[in-house]
Amino acid sequence: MAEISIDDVADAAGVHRSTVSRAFSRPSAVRTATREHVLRIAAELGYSMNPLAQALRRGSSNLVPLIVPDITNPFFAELARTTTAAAEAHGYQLMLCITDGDTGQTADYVTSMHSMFSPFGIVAPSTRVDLEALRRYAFQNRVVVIDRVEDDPSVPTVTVDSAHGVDLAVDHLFELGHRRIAYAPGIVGTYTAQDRWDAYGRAAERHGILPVILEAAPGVELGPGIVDHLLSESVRPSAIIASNDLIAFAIISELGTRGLTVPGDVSVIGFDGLDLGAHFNPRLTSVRQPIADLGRIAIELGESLIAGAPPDHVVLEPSLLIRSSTQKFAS
Amino acid sequence: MAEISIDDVADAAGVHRSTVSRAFSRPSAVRTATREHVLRIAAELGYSMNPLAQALRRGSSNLVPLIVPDITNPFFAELARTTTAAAEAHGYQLMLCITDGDTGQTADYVTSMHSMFSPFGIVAPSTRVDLEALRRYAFQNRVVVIDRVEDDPSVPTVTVDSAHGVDLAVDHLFELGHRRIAYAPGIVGTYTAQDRWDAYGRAAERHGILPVILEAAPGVELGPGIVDHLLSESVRPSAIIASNDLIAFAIISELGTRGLTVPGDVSVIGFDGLDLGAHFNPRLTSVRQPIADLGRIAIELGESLIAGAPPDHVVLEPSLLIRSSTQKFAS
DNA sequence: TTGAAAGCGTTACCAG
DNA sequence: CTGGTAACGCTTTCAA
Repeated sequence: MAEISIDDVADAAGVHRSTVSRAFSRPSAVRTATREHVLRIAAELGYSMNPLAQALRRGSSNLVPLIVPDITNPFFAELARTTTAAAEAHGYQLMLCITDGDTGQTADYVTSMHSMFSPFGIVAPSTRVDLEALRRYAFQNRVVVIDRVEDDPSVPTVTVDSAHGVDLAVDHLFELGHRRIAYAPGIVGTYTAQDRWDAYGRAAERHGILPVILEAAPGVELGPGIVDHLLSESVRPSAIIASNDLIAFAIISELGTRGLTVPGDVSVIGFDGLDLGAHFNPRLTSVRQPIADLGRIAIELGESLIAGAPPDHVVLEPSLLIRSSTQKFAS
Repeated sequence: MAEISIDDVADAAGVHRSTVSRAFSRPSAVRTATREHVLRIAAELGYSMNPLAQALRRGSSNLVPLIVPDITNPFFAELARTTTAAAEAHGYQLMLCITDGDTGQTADYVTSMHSMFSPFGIVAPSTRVDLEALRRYAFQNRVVVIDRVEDDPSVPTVTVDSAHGVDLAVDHLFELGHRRIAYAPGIVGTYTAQDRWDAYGRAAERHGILPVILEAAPGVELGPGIVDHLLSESVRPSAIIASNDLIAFAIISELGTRGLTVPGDVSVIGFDGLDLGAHFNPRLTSVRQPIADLGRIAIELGESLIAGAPPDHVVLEPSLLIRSSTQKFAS
């Protein structure tokens, strides 16, 4: 049951430690015959290198942390899935870290990066994340930020053009004849949320329609709160843009309990384009984020970061996923 | 930018490495004055122990892998969240590993446990997981299995009494007057799925009703497939028990596109009791699994495993979450 | 191409 | 209670 170490393999193969090490880590530096012999013995013994010892000695590992606030949100779950796949394809082992929206935790994870000898880390935005702290603690600034507008050009980012996404949504509803189009920001605090909000304002202005912001009263659940607000409007909006799919679900569900149907009475459009939305009732129209690209590019940005390239800022385009929760405005 | 090591602290504090080490790891073994001095210096230098080096030397770490097939399934997402919390409360750092249902990956993660010097690991069932392999590779069998009936009594398990859950569902529907109650197994292959299926058969027999199994034709999507099957029944069932919430969502959505309403035309009950179901339309009635308990107990089982206690097999009871997707049968 | 030796950051044992 | 020393499993000079 004792673990086999590099020395066991060396002994069994009749070579020195260093040769075994090279056979694995720099195969070209060892004679073919020796290498094959060593590798065969190693396989027989069921040996594989210990990544921790390796990391310790080399001063670098292949452990890449992905720090997300809430894995329970399908957006982040999907992000985790695709990023894991991308990481593996590049030879990294992704470590998923869940902060539950706690800025302190985020900072902890970032600081622990260097003790894990991580080559770089990926942070997806927490609502309240304090980027100043993040940067201060960041290991050599080797952090890639996902889906978060960044002021500091020194940290590489991949984001989705939220403003364009909102435009897509507003245009879609406008073309359907809606003129009273409300926006439900949900939980605010992230930069993207602010972005979307701003973009909504501009889009409303551009179309010459009155902006209506649907916020839940403090302390009340999002779904009911937003719908309360909606019903309190003197002229009830005929369409709502939710700042993400989960909020759209909550709104539609609450609308249902108040006897309002979607899209009959109100059109609702989400933001994220989750697969789940296709199984919602009605099937949710949504602004789709290219989540897989987000993950893949984050990994690529990390790689160029360690290669010493200047930090990039990639902006991805969202697209409109028209399903069944929006329809023509019928007065 | 050079990393501070234990020696830097030792030098700065005018003591030896070993004293610093003890100040952190076995505080009682060092004089109070010395300890406080060392700790203060360490804090000033922003020093903290390197967990990798620690693990290497000690031969054990606090890294606990949680191996799940699909983080995109809210059940596993929720499990990950609660298990992370439980792990942290016990001083462990959870490493979330996503296998995408790949048995090979599962085995890889389990084997890599010992190179991470993990005290134990937690595996949530993959559909096709080959437990024989798992056990062979398992590091000293220090693996806890979640929500999976296990034949081998040597591996500790926490499971939910699926059979009882199904009984709850069938009883509920029966009491509502339904006599033709179908079961949609969804993707089969897990032990729990089999368990639920069997329990459905027994419950049907107990109530003297005819079992109807709604399977999707091979190659067709689950929702449409199941509904196709439903509609092909000569006497259409008035209620469906889905083997999990996601499948229930898909069924309800598909029912809607075929012009059938839930619960008006068909009552549907899910299995998992996800929060998401509360925001579905209609709000999903479901058999609730105590997910947080699952995670917490998995950690506890791991701890008793390393304490050398005999492997336990904890069975948790599900409960019925009555929401709005089921109603009285009206012929 | 291979071997020898030193060292990554820590801990455990043994002296004092 | 504290210091010294060896060791965890590996990599990387440097010689041979």
